[in-house]
Amino acid sequence: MSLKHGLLGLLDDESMTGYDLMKVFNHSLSFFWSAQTSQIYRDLTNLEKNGLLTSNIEKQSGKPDKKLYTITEAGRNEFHQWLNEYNFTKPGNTRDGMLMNIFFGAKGSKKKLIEGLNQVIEISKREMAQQSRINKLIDEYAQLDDYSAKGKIYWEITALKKEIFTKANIDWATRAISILNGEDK
Amino acid sequence: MSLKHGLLGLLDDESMTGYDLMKVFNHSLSFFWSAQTSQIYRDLTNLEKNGLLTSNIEKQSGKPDKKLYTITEAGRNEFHQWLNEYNFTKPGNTRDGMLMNIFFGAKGSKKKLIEGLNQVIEISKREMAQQSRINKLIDEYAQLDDYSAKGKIYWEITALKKEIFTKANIDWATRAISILNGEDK
DNA sequence: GAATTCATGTAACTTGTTACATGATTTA
DNA sequence: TAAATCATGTAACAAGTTACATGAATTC
Repeated sequence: MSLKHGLLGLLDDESMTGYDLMKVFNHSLSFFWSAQTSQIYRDLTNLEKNGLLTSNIEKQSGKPDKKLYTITEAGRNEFHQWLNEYNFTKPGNTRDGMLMNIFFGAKGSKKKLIEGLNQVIEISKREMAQQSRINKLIDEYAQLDDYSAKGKIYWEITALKKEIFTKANIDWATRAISILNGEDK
Repeated sequence: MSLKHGLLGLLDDESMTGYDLMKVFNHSLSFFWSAQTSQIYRDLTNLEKNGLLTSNIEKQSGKPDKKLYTITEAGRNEFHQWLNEYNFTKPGNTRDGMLMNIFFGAKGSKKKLIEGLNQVIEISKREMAQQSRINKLIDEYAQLDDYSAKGKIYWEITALKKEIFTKANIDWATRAISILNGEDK
């Protein structure tokens, strides 16, 4: 499972609190992985229980105490095993609620469906507009240190997938609308 | 949630057993929704408990008894509400284990990653080759009756998404490999 | 004065996965 | 004679969602 390995991977670079990790997930990684705080805190607790992390509490004045998590040797081993033995061939998440809905389209309203697809296009175009900002961020981040410089191409590849798939989504929704309007071919 | 609504939608046309429904999911709908038998049987039990389905048992000689599920009026209402009020704007499943892995690529083996991406390309190309067969099936199915004829364009749209996204996957993996090989621009 | 940020979670629930169990019939 | 198909599930677990709770500090 990937959330736990994501947490380990981030903690491999520096110790962080659950709150820090939540911010990384919800700001930087959100386009390929989302996670609620409740899940992150629970998984951190379990990872510590299993000896993959340790924690120690830092007192702060005025603010709540911080619980800093640090990866253990066992945690690094687990992470690297996942990293190197990841199976690219097994089919991923095949669950698309929108397609489930469209599959039954003949039982519903064509007008509403076209509206929905137009919303999809709008949202996707807004996402496309963000893309150059993301690439700029990656460039900036890559100048921080040596590891980040190495990471750059990998982050570019993840960002590229988002870009290509967002574009594909626009193409699909556009063609879907013209099929529904009987304009296709 | 979509599995339950998928079950209701299928049962809207004809009464079926859990086994029948499982086959539909694992043969026809598997490219946008997968489901284990254990989950299907559990959900059917819950749907019946909530009055959205009823069941009656048909004795068979030699074979195990059949438990035929039939949709109720409440079930049809629930289904149609989901069908018409589906929210196209809320972001779907943003969980891509492969991207999680690649995000940490600098910590791993570039050679293995390229191998993995080549496997992705291979699998996707095999899927592309299946596409014309799927479209033929849709054509055939559309000639069965009036409802199926109406359904045709909706099924085409779902199949089209698979086609476009599989192609996008090949594009992405190909470009990712050339980025990793330092051949990109 | 209101909203956001910082920082921690707990509880209850739903959804999805893995492994197991039964047993006859048909097909290769 | 071995494997696949028909047909039913149960049990235990892992992962994800929703709602709630606390309380000071900072920013608008």
